[in-house]
Amino acid sequence: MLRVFVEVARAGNLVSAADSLGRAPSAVSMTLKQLEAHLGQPLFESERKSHLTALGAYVFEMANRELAHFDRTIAALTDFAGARSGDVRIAVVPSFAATILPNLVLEFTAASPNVRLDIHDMDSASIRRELDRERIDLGIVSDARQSSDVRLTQLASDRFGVVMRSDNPLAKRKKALWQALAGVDLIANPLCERIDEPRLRAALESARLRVHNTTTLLAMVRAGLGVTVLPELVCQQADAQIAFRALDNPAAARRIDLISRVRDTPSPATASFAAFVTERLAGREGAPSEWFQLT
Amino acid sequence: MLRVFVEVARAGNLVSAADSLGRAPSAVSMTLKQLEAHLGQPLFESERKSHLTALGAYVFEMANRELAHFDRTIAALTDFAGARSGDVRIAVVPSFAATILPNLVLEFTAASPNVRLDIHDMDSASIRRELDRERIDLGIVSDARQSSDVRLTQLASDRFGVVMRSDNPLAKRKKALWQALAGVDLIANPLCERIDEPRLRAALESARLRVHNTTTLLAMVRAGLGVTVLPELVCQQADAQIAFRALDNPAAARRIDLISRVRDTPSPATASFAAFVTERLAGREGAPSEWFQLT
DNA sequence: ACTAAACTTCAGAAAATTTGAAATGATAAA
DNA sequence: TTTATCATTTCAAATTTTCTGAAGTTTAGT
Repeated sequence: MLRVFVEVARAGNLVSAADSLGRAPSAVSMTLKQLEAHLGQPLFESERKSHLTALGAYVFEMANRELAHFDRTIAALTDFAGARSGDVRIAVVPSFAATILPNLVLEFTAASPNVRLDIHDMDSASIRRELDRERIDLGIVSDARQSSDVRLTQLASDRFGVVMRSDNPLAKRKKALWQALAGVDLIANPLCERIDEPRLRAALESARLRVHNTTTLLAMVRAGLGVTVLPELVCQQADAQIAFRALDNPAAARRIDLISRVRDTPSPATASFAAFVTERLAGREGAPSEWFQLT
Repeated sequence: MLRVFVEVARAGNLVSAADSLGRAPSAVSMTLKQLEAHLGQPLFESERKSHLTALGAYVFEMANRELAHFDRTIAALTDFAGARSGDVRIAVVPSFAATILPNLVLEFTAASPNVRLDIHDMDSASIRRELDRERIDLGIVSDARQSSDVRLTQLASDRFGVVMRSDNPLAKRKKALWQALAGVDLIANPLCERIDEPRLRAALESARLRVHNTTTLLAMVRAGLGVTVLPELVCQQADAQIAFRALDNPAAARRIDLISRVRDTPSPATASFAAFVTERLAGREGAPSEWFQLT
């Protein structure tokens, strides 16, 4: 009704208003009459629909404002529903956040400029906890445990390898051998301790140094205190002084997974980002069955 | 659609929402389905309509805001149309503004607290000009001239009478006689010069003082410089030192008229105030035909 | 697994909107 | 003033939309 009135008032006559509304003039005339009946007062001075009454001018102004407001609201709803706007809260494991994520985010935000991504760095356990508390919508974690209230999608396999200073003799070979670990100073770290491989186990037994923090760990390696075993992504943050050689036969890897709550439907923007990340990374590396299983 | 959705979301189930909407559950179900089809995403987590999806929560918030905004707009429109709100710009001749108008305004604003009255004092000629320029909606003037583009309603007849100091011997009588004007010092003024009565004409001929401003004029009378002839309303602003005695046989009066533009429909609030003033003052004094005609 | 309640689906009914034709009214030209 | 033209309204029929009640599904609770 307001839309019809506004169009007639703008056009100044009923016929061209009817035309641009895609209705017959009689339909427009009737709608207008109905509106006047609701208000109990005429909206136009004469039967020829130029010149508004004082009431008409007031309604014109208010209706214009209202229609614009309404259209903005509907646009916001459809944008949100179509994943063209909205907020996505994501927590990501630092190695992934520093290496693979930036390019993904760059590409995603270019395609969806009105979706806001809220990205936090934290360790896998914290991510899992934040997800349960509904403080984030998505998590990217390593070695997630299957659970009934979490949806889990593998994004990548992150191969373990030996990390050494570039001038180490082992760096001359393209691949590292498990047995080579027996003859070096191995620095233990929590990430590699989950690998169930006898030769690594034995080497870790005799390790004299154990470092938790990755930056410190790499600094130790850089200082020539020994070598360590880490997933590839973790080392990609390091400089040229550090060399990584993948362990093979059998290969070992940790999984990088995207996790979300199964309990509630994600917002369209969240679903869109999840789908984007999954699609972008699916099948980029070998299937998990090829790899050595972690405990 | 939004209204139906909001009601279901608020109620938490479809049946009671349908009840409070006055619709059958099937109608509500279908409308909801339609909205979800428009958005392309579900609004509720499960078929049982508790728990909203992220999209549902967003739509609920936006729809609530939008509906409230819409309802406010519609209320503003119907209030304006029903003369319960709006602005009325009125210009009034000073004597009327100071005497009769205040009580009218008091009563009107009590009944229509959201109508804003914009009242200006000015002389009749200015009022007429302001009305033509659409700077005011209504005017209350004295002795308005009939005109094709002005609607004119008589509000009152304002009787002329002799104005004197209370201790003047003429004040002892209830009425003043035209012939009494011959034997006094008469102060001329523009208002009384429009009266076409021979005895007044003669008295004005021999007047030695002529004063335009009413306040000054009354000060002269108070000082005992003479008497004058004025409409009753003009004197009502004066104190007890001033006495007014109506001239009779024939009586003389000026008309007080409400004027408005015939060209355009007044706003409902303007029409309401005009009707109120007219109704309140209609027939309060003798018909104009009884009175002496002014030139 | 069963029951009861909530919701959906469907076809027909009701309500609303829209249309085209004819009538009315207003404006401009003769 | 009359006439012609164009805009608007009115009206009944047609169309579209919305609603209802009955029957069928699904879900949650026992």
